[in-house]
Amino acid sequence: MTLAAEVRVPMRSQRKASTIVDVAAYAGVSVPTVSRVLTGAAKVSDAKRDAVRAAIAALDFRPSSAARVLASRKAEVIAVIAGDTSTYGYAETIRGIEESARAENYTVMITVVESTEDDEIDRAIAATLAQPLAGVCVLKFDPPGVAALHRIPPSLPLVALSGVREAGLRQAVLDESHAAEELTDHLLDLGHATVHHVRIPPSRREDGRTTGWRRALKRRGAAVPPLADATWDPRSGIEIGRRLAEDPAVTAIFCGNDEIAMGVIRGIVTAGRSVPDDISVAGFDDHPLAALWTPPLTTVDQDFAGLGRRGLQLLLNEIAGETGRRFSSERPQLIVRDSTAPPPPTAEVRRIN
Amino acid sequence: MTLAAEVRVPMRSQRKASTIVDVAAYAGVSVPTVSRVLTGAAKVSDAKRDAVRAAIAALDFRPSSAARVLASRKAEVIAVIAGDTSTYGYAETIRGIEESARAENYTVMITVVESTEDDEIDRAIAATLAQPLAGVCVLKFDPPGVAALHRIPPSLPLVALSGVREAGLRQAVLDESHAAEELTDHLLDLGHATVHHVRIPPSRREDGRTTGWRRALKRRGAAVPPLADATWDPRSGIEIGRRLAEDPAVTAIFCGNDEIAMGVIRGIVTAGRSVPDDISVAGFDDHPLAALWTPPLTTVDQDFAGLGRRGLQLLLNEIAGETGRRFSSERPQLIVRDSTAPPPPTAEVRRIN
DNA sequence: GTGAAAGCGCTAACAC
DNA sequence: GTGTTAGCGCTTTCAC
Repeated sequence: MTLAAEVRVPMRSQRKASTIVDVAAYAGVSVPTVSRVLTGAAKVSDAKRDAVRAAIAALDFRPSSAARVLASRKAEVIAVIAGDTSTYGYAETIRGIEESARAENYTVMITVVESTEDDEIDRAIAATLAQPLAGVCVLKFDPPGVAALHRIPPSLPLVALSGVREAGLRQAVLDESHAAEELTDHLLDLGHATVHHVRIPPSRREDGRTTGWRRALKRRGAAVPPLADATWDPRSGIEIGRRLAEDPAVTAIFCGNDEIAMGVIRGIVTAGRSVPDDISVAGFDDHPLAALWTPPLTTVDQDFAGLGRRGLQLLLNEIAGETGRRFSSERPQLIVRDSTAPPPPTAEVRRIN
Repeated sequence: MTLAAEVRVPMRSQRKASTIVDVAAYAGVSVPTVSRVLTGAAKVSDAKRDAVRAAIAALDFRPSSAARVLASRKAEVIAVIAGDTSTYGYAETIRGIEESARAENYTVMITVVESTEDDEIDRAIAATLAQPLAGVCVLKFDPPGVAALHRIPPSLPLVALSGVREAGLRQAVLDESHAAEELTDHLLDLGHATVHHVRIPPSRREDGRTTGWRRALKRRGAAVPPLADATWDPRSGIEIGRRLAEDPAVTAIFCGNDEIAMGVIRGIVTAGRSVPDDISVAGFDDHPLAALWTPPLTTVDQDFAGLGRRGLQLLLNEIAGETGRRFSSERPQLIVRDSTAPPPPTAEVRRIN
């Protein structure tokens, strides 16, 4: 293997690339005939097809896609615009998009937008939009994503992926608010007087997770405690957990995602209290490490890769000019593990008083 | 926001994209002049430049990169070939690549290879290689990555990113073997008779992490216990941890990455033993959750994003035809937390016997 | 500084 | 089936 690499490297960037003209000459056919065997657009006699194939192999010919795209006015690239690429939900969604794009012979191009300023967004996506694109997927999980959505030229097929529905847009979503409601109900059913909520950075005024939580609380007539705001960094949960652990009224906490929940639990444990004996904590997303956590996390399974796949399908529909569905929603699944339990007796007594 | 989307959508796919000819006509200049303000290749009078800019804005003109690439024979897309995109190390590396590519006005294209079969690899990367590429980054972390490396046409600028050095290749690496050696030494220094190793799927015959571990053990005259093999799924560590916990001779375990370490710890705890009181466990990578784990994980900080940045820089050098460095290495940093401690007294006694 | 002319490497439309 | 003829939308000489 090492040897092969050593042999190979000196050859790099050497031989001038051959063109379709060279291939045609070598095979003794016309240029369009070569093009025909390349694209399979029209029938070619067996003899000529074989000659062309041989010429292609002999000359190590690889067609220039620039020329190809220019001449055929057909692109096979899907651009993905996202505010992040390495956090679990983002990475999984992108994986889903890439996976199904590859199956359909599309290639995926990734661009990260970090700002919500139009100028900066335009600069970030300019190089991408200059490509001959078949369509664009925007991950509308966060403010930069939302902002980017409105900078995509109307001439491009577009699909938005996110947890919150937005009217008039081709969109694939995860029905987070209902799942959050179900999770909050689970905590309430356990006997907790109310459920505190640690929010992830919201993409709009209010997230689906927060909305569902609030809805469940109101429906059940429970008090709606003040929100705590975390960042995307799991460590931001530690301080919040420590603070909440000091308040004896807090017996149940619903965190906007599993990483934050892990930070919050860490903070609670650091403060000398126990999960779930003193305080129940639930997350959201079913991060791959959620089941391994101590204690294993009660959470909601979000199929991000599936979200990506569904979104790409919607986009492909639009590209194909089909009038099919413009919207695809899926209900995440509640997963009850060990981090949630009934409130401690002392808390029950306190509640009764 | 919702309103804006509703207004916007009906306009989608309408207006035909304008070309450089339209811009030239609108601005009252020649086509080459428009090209000059686009590329900045030659001086243009202020008046004409402003007129062209105004025309570009008015017509919402975005140059076709296909035509641009074809005419200039210069590409601005970097392809990244990887065996995975969502696992921590991969995602972070890709983030580093994307980040610095964007800073240099390159766009990043991602392709996942899942097989080590030449045919399947060729099929997976065909769509990508058909694009007009400036260069290719291969994440050589795993067997598919290694295999893909040898399917990239020699005419393309190439850089490999990985933990293991390979001669003759333009490459950015993390010096994992020395870091692994340091980590093993740390465990030995704590008083453990030897250190067990749970290996991640190796990209070649032997990984840098495994090599460093073995080297430290031999240098210190410690026994080299049999390897345990984990998969990339953290859950694969659970069973391994449970099994290792049953062997009283096991007092220290070095796991190939943090996720596996988390699984192994879970298995040990499930088996009723304690970390680090009974058994010390160390990971590798400094995963964002490693510090939050119970107990916080001793590990090695790997700067994956930095690896991506360094790799891209190397690639850019090659694209620019510079004869600069072909190799970039960085030493990861040992981070001692609470999951490693001296062996329990019983084990010491056992060792003395 | 600026424009006219000539391609870049391919596919599409049309004959034969 | 196959070749001939025209572009695709830009950048690049090369005059002026």
